[in-house]
Amino acid sequence: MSTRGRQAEAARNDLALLRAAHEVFTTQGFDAPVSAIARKAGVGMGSLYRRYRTKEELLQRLCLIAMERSLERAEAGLTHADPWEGLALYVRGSVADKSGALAPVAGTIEVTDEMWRVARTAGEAAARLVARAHEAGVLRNDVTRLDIALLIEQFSRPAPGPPAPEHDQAEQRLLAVALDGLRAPGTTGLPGEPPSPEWYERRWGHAP
Amino acid sequence: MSTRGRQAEAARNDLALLRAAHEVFTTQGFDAPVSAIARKAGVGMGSLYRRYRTKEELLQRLCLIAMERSLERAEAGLTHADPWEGLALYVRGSVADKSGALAPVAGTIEVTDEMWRVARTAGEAAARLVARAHEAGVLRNDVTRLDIALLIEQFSRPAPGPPAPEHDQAEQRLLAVALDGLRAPGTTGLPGEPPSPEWYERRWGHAP
DNA sequence: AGCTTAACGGAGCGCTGCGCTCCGCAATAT
DNA sequence: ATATTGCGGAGCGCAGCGCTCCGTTAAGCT
Repeated sequence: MSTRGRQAEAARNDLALLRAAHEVFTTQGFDAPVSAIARKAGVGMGSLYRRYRTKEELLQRLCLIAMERSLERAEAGLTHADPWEGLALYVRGSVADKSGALAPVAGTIEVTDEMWRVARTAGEAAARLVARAHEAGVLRNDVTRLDIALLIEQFSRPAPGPPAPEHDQAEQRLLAVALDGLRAPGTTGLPGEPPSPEWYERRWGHAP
Repeated sequence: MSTRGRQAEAARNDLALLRAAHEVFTTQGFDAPVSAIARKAGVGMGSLYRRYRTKEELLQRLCLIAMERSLERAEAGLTHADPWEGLALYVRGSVADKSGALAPVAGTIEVTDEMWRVARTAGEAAARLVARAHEAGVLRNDVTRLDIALLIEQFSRPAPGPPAPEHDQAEQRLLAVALDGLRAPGTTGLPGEPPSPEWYERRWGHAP
């Protein structure tokens, strides 16, 4: 052991569990068995269920962390001097840590007040990032912040079949294509109406 | 009844079953219950299992039909005078009938010889479509036919949550963005290596 | 009209695989 | 030496699946 004591082990277990849960849920989907998380974390079922009384509680904690990380990414993007690079970094980063993969949990788990708060804050930061790109004229103007959010979600979806490095590589190429498509002047216009905020939020369960 | 006789009903049932199976599998995934298909088709379990001895057999039939349709779409695209419009029509059409949604069946069902044959033919037609666009200079040259195939697959993935028309609309906007990205000169170059044919085919099970 | 027969719908069987509990054991603290 | 804490994992109860089987219905035949 790197550090002595049971408390230290407990702390390490907790981190390993969150890491494992993130990987398992984002690669296998939400109905992945809890035992798979325990196994990947190198931890027994007993230890898992002592920290999280239920699978839902674990998912809620995981969602919250993912949202906080997304918020950090958006703020980091705003820090960047170049509005386009700031946005691109945010999108690529969000896809890299599969931010959107936990969104379809909608209706499956109860959304806590804290989750709503962080989601709201993260959404606003992303909106500022998108607005800045729009004002700088580096992002096609017929695209909204929800289009960006759905793009991230789309590229965060768990891959079918066994995990393969080739898949991630292929996905990054497609993401690069999509990002190039976002830069285009876009005078052609996108089809249909932009996604409505009401629909977007309703997918997560009912408003607070 | 529109036509009399048991044979007529059987034929109608067969069509309804295939339609229902396509919709259920593409929107819910492959482990959707067989009973959901029977219900959507307005048919009892008995009738379903008289035509298809097993769920796998139904899936095989469905895959084959999807591949044949994809082949038709590719040939229709080649017929089109404008190389770009031909390709775009193929991509949009394939996404519309969720051609790629059945690909992740890989490893789940046994791939028949006939399926391999049709898949090969459809792949070749798509390759011609892509090559023509490349030669005409309307498709960025750092993109391969497998990138296109994976793009279609990506946009064919079943949507999370309950089916909503808004989702399809939002997806079409993202697809339009991606298509614009495909037209760009692309001198920037895509990241990583293009997907290898070996990996792509291996996902379907072992070669014939 | 009566009889035969084929196709129908759907209840339910057997089983797999899940979330979660419980308990014997090992490692620490006193 | 004893008490206590946290550990791993076997197994319980159950939900939901693929598939079968059978009573019922209705078309075809004479």
